[in-house]
Amino acid sequence: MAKQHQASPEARQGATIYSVAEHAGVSIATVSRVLQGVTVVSEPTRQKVLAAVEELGYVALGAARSLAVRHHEAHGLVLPELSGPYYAELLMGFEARAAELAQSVVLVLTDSRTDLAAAVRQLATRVDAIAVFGSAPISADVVRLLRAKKPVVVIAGEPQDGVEAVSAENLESARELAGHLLDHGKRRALFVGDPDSGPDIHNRYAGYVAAHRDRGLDAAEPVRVALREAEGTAFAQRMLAGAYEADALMCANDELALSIMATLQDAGRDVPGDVAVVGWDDVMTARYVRPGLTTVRQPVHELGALAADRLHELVSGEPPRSRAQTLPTQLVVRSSCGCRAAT
Amino acid sequence: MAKQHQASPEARQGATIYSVAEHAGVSIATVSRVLQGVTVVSEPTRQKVLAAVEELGYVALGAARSLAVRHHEAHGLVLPELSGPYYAELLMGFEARAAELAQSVVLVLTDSRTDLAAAVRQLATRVDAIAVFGSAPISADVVRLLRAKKPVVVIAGEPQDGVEAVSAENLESARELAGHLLDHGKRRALFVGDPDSGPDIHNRYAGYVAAHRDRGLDAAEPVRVALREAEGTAFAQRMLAGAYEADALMCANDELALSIMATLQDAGRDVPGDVAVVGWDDVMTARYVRPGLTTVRQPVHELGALAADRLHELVSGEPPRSRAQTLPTQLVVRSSCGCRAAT
DNA sequence: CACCCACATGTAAGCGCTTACATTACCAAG
DNA sequence: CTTGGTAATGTAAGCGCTTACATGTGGGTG
Repeated sequence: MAKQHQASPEARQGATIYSVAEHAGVSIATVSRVLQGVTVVSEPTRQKVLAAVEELGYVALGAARSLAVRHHEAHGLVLPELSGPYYAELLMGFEARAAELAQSVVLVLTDSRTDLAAAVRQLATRVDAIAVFGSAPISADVVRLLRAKKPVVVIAGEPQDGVEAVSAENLESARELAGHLLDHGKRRALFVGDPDSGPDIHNRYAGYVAAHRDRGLDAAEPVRVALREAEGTAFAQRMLAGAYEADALMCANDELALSIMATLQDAGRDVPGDVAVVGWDDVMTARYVRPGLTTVRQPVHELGALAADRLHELVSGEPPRSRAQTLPTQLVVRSSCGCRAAT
Repeated sequence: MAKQHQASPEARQGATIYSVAEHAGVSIATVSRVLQGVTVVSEPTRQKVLAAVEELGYVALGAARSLAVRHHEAHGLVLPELSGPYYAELLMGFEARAAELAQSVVLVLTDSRTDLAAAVRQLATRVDAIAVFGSAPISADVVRLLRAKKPVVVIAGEPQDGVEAVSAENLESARELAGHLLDHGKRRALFVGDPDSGPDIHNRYAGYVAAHRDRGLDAAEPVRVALREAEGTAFAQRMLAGAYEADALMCANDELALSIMATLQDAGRDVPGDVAVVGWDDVMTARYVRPGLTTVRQPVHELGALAADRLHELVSGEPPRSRAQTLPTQLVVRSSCGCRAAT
């Protein structure tokens, strides 16, 4: 076999463990041992090998190692997209933790794909485990992956049979936030956002309903709009045109809240006087607008880290947990709710 | 060799091309051909194979393919971090284009690493080529990678010998923006941000200087602060304390501009009356604050896509371009500069 | 001084794919 | 009925690593 490896070490991508071994006058096993640093190698030999590596500019071929050790040493992460701070922060948390665990991260963004199923299948091919954001439209494929025995964890999604879930708390914080609005005397509070766009939004609406029930009030039906800036603007315009009557808007996320608030203000409405507006996520903009946006901060970074963690443990053979892990969130009161807070 | 592959197909991760072949009653070559879809296979055989794949839940082992075809079919991307829309957008552009080119993307965030050099070396092990953001502190290693013959492109950095560069235009737009400020009659304009934090910032300052020279004015020394929110706040406070006198602030990016503007306004200063503030990047917040922030929009998404593109072509054997490719930027005039624009 | 044991290193068998080349089956032409 | 060509499939040689096992080398012991 060795014959093939005696090709010129100068060739593009040419240095292999064979050329390094030859150059250092040792066997490939020794080179591998030096590079992995797991078995002891005598210091002189070590130095010879390191010198040869340096000299030849040797870069190991990860695929060969993966094949031999039967691990990719990589985690996959499937996210819808990265606009807005939420997913970006999640990714940062995931990447940081994965780095600590010596795992590479392979990223797939679903919004840029035409054939999502193929993309996920392809991803499964090169990672040991996959974290999928809950609202990504791929449940069927996740199941297929499962069958094919790759550990999967769902972030902010519903735990399924054999699929772990990690998420941030939604229901109680939403109940608290909605209660806060009601305690400001608001009686025509509307929930803006589609509860069906994911289990997290679903729970936020559930919290909104619960807060009403707590006070013996009736909760209105949600205004089902997508969680995007443009949709917020459109909704606000419909509201200005008289389509909705409300003295408070509990928006499913900050993006929605901010665009609605801006549109309302531009039309001369007083926020929070005429109508209070609150959001969810605590994006950077939330503290720059006037009035400051009351919202809920999620431990997004930690959520990403947790996902990476769980993936790693599943890969290490730990059994999946049947219950979802939930991280606590935090109500951030500024003044768009009607409070006279500092900001 | 085949002996080893006859292990139970039920085993975790167990299905291999061997078990599929056996199950379908064909050779592994045929399975491979069906899966790659490159050579013709008779329809009945094809169906048998596909059925076996489905039945066994076969997921190919990417590493084995990579080893055989001698390509990782993956691009690496090295970014500082992802807070703020800039890097996130860049990443989205990169990922989208990479997806079109059927390349996976492996992400490395430098801010989360303690040993960057190791991280990059490790990355080189599993991708065909690497795009590095210019300000990432790794020039020495990039060079080493080069020696090891992995194509590298630098994003928003200086082109080096054998390393391609792609970036957005900075100098001319900065000259235009600074000129705009001066044409508003501002005569004590300060550049806030450290020109040494990267070639792009360097060029923005150069444009600022050029605009002054164009009008026969003297440009002030830059106020060297890092491009982060906290630094902006700190600077604004020093300014309020009288450490600086200025009627216009040209900030190196929006994050800086926004935090400065907010701090100044909270202290009762009129923007742009007392002092005009402009930024760079056109982040989402820029259009929500009042006055709307005048800034410069970069084609960040396209920049990411371009990097992915170039990487792919370099991998395909195209020779590196010696000149950097530069994408045009666009001045976005709102009202923080002194204009009475709509927003 | 023979013997046993660490210790350092080498040998070689895979890991699961792709693909060049060989083989087979079948049919048309001579 | 041979011959040659083509289409479909099989055979087997790698791809570059890791690692179990084998081998060699020097001391301590008894």
